[in-house]
Amino acid sequence: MPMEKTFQPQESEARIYRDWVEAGAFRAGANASRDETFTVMIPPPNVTGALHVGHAFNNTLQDILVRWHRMRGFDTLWQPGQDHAGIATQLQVEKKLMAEEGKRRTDLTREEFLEKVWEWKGEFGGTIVEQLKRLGCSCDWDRNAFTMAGAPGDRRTGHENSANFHDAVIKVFVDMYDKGLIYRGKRLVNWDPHFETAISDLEVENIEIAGHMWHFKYPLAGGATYEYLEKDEDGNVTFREERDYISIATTRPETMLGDGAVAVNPKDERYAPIVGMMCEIPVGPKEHRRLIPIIHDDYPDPDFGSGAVKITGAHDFNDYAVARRGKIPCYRLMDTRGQMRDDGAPYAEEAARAQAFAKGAPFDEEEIDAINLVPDEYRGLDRFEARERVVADIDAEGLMITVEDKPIMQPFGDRSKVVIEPMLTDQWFVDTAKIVGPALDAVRKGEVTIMPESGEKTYYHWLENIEPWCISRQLWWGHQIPVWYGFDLSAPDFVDDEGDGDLDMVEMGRLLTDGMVHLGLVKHCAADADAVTAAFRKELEDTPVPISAARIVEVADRAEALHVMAGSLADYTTSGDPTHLVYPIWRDADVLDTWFSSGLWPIGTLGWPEETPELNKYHPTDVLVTGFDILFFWVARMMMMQIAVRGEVPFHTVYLHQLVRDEKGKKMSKTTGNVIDPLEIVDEFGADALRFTNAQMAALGGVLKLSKDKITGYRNFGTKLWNACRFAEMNGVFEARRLTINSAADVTATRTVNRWIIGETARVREEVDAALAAYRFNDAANALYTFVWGKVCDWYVELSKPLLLDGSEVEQIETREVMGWVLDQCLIMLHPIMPFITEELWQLSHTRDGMLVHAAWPTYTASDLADGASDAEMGWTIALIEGVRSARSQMNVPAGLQIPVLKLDSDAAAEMALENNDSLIRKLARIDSIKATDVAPKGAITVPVPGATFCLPLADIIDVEAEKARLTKAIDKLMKEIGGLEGRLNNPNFVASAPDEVVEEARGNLAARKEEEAKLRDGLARLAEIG
RNA sequence: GGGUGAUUAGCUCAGUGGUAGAGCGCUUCGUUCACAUCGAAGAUGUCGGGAGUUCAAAUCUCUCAUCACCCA
Repeated sequence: MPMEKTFQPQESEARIYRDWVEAGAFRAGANASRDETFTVMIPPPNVTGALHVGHAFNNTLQDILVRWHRMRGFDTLWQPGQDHAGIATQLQVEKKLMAEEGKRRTDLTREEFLEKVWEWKGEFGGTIVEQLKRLGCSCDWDRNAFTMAGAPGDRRTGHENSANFHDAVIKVFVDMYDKGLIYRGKRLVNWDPHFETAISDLEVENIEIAGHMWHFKYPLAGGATYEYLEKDEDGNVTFREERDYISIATTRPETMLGDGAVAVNPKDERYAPIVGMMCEIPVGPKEHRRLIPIIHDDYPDPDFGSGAVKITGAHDFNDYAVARRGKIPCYRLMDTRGQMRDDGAPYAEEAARAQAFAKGAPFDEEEIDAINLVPDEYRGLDRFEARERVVADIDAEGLMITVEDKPIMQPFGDRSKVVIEPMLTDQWFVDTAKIVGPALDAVRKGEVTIMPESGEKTYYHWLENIEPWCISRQLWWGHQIPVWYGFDLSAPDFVDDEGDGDLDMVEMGRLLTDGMVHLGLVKHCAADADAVTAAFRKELEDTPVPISAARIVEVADRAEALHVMAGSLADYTTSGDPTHLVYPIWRDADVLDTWFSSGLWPIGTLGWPEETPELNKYHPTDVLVTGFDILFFWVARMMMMQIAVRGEVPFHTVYLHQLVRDEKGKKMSKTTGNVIDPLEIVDEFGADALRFTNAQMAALGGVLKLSKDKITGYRNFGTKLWNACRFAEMNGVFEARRLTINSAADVTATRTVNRWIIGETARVREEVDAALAAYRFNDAANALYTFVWGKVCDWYVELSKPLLLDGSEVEQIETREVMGWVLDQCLIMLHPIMPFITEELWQLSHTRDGMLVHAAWPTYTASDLADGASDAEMGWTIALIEGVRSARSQMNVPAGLQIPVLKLDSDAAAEMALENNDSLIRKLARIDSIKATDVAPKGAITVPVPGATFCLPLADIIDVEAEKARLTKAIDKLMKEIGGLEGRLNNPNFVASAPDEVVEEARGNLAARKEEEAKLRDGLARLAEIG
């Protein structure tokens, strides 16, 4: 059955992909013929995700590498999987719950909600997997992994064979906790008031919005005054004023309530007189105004605003750093929803406590955090409403200096779209400073290469200034932190008066009445409830009888624990039965940041902590292909964690790429409406066109701009290849014997054109391998494009026509065989980039033993297969054909007209080339005869080639002036080149200093240009004869 | 403000010291039996400006300008 005119991706791709999967073509180790492994870990897409152009790009590159290595016989694994995307998934399920049942998450128990999440995962979590398959990704899908695999409630749908990630994550947490690498602490984090959780920097988008900068007066305490001076560069006083205040600028006036100090730069002379004095926060009840110190710190920029900065350590990252340096208390003003706090004692009382600290009373973090400095009238207000009230109140009092309209950068939650609040909260942290060293060294020593190189600089810069990593999230969906809390019964409130190791009823009673609510906490970290119970049991051994024998029970939270313990103690005081005593413990409610689990991706997917055969075989992996934007969030963390946990780097190469943008270089976004859906592209143009475009864009470090024009172009390239095969089919190539050509001895072809294309194929093989080995996907794609279209389709197919159609039987057989071989090589080398069309052509074009996906990648070299004489002869032949075509076209010789050609002179090589390729030249240049002559006819068109001169005797139909102009133009161009070459060669320094081959090349070029110039001048002279 | 990178044909971009390239677009011609998702031919450049190193600079150094991204 004759081939269709074009490849039909819509009807073929699904079938071809199914065949690959059914044959197990993508399984780890499939087609392996050597011991070396090649492993790629997919950057796990979000389980809620849908394929976007970035995924398509990223996975195309991985698939190219994987398919290339698999064809070369490496033991290859491309490990797929998804991450559980805590906040995104929880949001999806919450939306669904609201839409379908009208319920909020909190209307359900945590267990009930998680059941809904697992249900959702089973139903929708496979979306992106199916989309990656449409792209042709050759992942080992049987191994599909999931970062929540093995967690409570896992139904194992979509990740049936995934390693137990939950166990791995918990084990790492416990190990790191035991090693002191993880701690709980109060630090400033990005807080999302909508989701009421900490979020990572990655989930924050800084957007410039129209804002305001308010300038307020903070009056000096006790009505003190000072002389405020401003000076110019020369020290001349330009402004002088007696002031009883310091001017403070802020974009967020509501945070003033939590100010702990005012800071000025030590170099700022204007405020030197008042440093050490106190000033008043101009808001809140007049009689309870708080006073805060004016301090020195390097942070304030004297040239920005007034030069004085209010320090609100609990609500600003810069202020927090200043507060830590200056031991300034950080007062938290808001609750988890971003509303002004409504807890604690009345303002007057709280302000008084704070005032004591400002005057130097000792304090600890917990005490400070308990203080609510929001004045009574602002309590419970939304933060933005509070801002308006604060501004209005200060203005009313006459303490507002001015307000300017100003664009300000504001952080927004990428999913919640609400303003992110820096918030001082209790969170879990990885002490990154302790594990960052080896991750830095691995790159410094070259054990891990980051491409492009600029990525290494960024990596160093970030890791050398690394901050503690906040790993807790206040969510339900995720790995729950394996830490349990209990009351600290060794605390001072819980004393045994007699010291007899026994609690009497009086002591018990005291505990019940006032001791318990103030009890501190102890905590233990362990992989499971049994281990943690044992840890608490050990702790209880030191407490007085009968508490030391209490039964340990797990409860939901601290409140329930209080209740249970109080009940148990009350029971004991009446019954005196010690067996009724219980010691409640409760688990930390937070879950781990999704990145904590994806940080274990390389070993977790391979079965760690078990020493599986896969782990030993495929780890460390080879290449990580990922976006620049997650170098810190993921790559660096994988480095730190794999090294910390297993003592191995996770990969030897990191290939970083940019964001895929639209054709104008803009980020794609739904609001801009410039989003290109890769699946629509696949539907319209086929996966291969998108993949080739991706490869062609992938210059190292390059900006990625995707346009439909480009994709169309590469779809056309596929069609071109298709039609070259169709031509082959029509000429008996499909039925011809398939050659095996690996070495010079295998080249039995005798015709120049066949010998030439074999050498060209070897050249491009080397080029493609070198490009892919250097991760220069664009070079590989361009080399193949130029070869397949420019050499094979434009020249070889055309040049083969005279042989296939009119040649001798020997010539026909030889040409069919060589063409079959060349096309096979094209299919093999294009397969990693364009797997579908090449596999289809592979199956159509010959009876094969196996599929192309497992075909052997060639290893021949140009030095094996190329033949210098054939190359030279074909080069000459092509030059002649082009020369004649160009002359014809420029002289407006009708395209269909067969014309005679005269040979004026020729050397031996040219003579032989002409003889060997006579029929090809005549066909392709539309020549009816080539005859030798001594004297050119007047007015003939001159066509110079190396070693020979031809002319077209067309005096009757050409425009003499046009031919003169053509020759003159060509001569001018040559003269320019000759001038440059002579200039260099006449410079003794050039000849002396430049490498010999460069000098030789220049000499050769000069000779060739001069020869051509002479021929053109002869032609011009002949024209002059006829005027 | 700090960092990183970019500036090459009308457009999008390759090009790590040795004669400036590709694709798209444009102009002219062409439906000869693989392909009009095609073929043939052609036009288009002070390689952002300036200075330096070198026999030789788009490429290395410095500087200025403009732009982009990341971090504050």
